[in-house]
Amino acid sequence: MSESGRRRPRGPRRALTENEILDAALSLLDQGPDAASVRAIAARVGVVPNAIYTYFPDKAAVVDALVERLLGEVDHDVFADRAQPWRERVEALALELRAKLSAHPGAVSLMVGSRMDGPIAQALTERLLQLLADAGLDATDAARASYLLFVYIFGSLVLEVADVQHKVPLPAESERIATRQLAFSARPPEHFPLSAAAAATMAGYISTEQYLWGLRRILEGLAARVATGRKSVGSG
Amino acid sequence: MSESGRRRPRGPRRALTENEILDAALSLLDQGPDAASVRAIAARVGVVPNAIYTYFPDKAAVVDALVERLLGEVDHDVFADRAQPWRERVEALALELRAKLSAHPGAVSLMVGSRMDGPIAQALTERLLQLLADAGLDATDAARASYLLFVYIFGSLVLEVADVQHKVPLPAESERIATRQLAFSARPPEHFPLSAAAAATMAGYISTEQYLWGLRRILEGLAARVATGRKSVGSG
DNA sequence: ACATGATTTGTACGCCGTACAAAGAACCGT
DNA sequence: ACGGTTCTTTGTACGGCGTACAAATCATGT
Repeated sequence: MSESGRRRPRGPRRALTENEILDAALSLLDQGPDAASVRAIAARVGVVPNAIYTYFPDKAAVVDALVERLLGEVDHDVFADRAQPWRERVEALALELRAKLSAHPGAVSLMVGSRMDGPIAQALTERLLQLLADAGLDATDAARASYLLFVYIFGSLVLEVADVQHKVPLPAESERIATRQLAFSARPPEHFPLSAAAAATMAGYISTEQYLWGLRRILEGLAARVATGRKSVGSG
Repeated sequence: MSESGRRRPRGPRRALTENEILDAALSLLDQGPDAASVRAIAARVGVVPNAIYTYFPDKAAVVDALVERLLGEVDHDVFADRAQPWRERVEALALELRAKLSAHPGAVSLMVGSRMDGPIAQALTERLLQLLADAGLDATDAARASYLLFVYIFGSLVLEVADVQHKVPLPAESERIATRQLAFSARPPEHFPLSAAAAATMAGYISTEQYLWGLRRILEGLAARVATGRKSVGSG
């Protein structure tokens, strides 16, 4: 509506769109977190580096837009059904976020230090708050819980991509677990008996199974908050 | 012991020690996450940049050593007392880690993407596993729980330093909360009613209070695991 | 005394983000 | 039709980065 309303500005037609730039950045990111330099992006879309600065004020803006775009790919339907139990809805959201974001490990690295407060991120927050309100949490607890979940989901992702560091493409989960198993076994058992004994479990740190295990402990802790009500539990 | 055993190598006496380099890096980091360049570190300790590479193979090694050093500053005594309730011990550990690490926000940024698997990190893991075993968790659950706690603690720190981004020195907690309050209030309430209503709570996201609230929910979830035992709860 | 081997330095390469001015292209009023 | 205006794109350049390489320096073992 406002699109068709304003007429074309004076200068020459723009050679690109913001989206083409983000496309280029995203595909470059899949070959390493540092691969998405302004110069590389520009080369990919066929312009000289400075041309990018007509579309974005600086590189940080490109990153911010990219993060928004990735968050925009999250399918809200998977957790929108209010007839479902709230825990399953949170699990669905957590899995969806992990699936969409860990598909681009390099982008996750960029998210660290990005503000993540664009409109899409806000909308996602709002949805999560709604979900937690549905669960029976009061407004304060819902806000606190949403941040807790955000920390868990985001923290898991960051540690996951840190684990594979620059290696691309992302190895299969089974392969990563095997690699970690080797690393943990190399620890001296005389100094770290518990670590050695738990090696098999710890090797599975980076796994969907562990991700869900931790999430379920959190949901358990939140459920206690729902059942008994805020006032009667004194630890907040 | 092995120190006095080996004699001095041939060349000239080294002008610095690894620790001096790390000192320089750490103090530089306190004026921004990108301030600790190899060149800046070298200038700080009074050598030409390349000299650093006699002490560390590359910059990543400097970062790894720095992370180890920071983790080494964690006071194990605050959670070592096995007579204390295990939850309080975990809280003490979490607070100690947060205190020691958020004292150097720039360093936290560097930790992202570092392996954090040096001997000191391993020792810390071992201690945490011991703590969770004391709590009554079996070996598998203890391993899983330790990673869950690690994700939470580390994720909180990462988001905390991302919030203040480059601003140094770190503003006081109350000041940061006030700033966030303003930002949240600016969100359009017609689109995000729950966010708007929860603005006050959400402004306190980055706070010791929120940090402990989330931690306590996690501990609550873990406690259920202790009380009923692993076999009788089916969600693992 | 001299050869040996580690340390430090000088210089250089190829990246990075981006500032600045000039050139080119599409629109406007005349 | 045309010159002026305004926007985009380009060329060039700066200061920074990590670090590779060879030369110089220096304390040691022989």
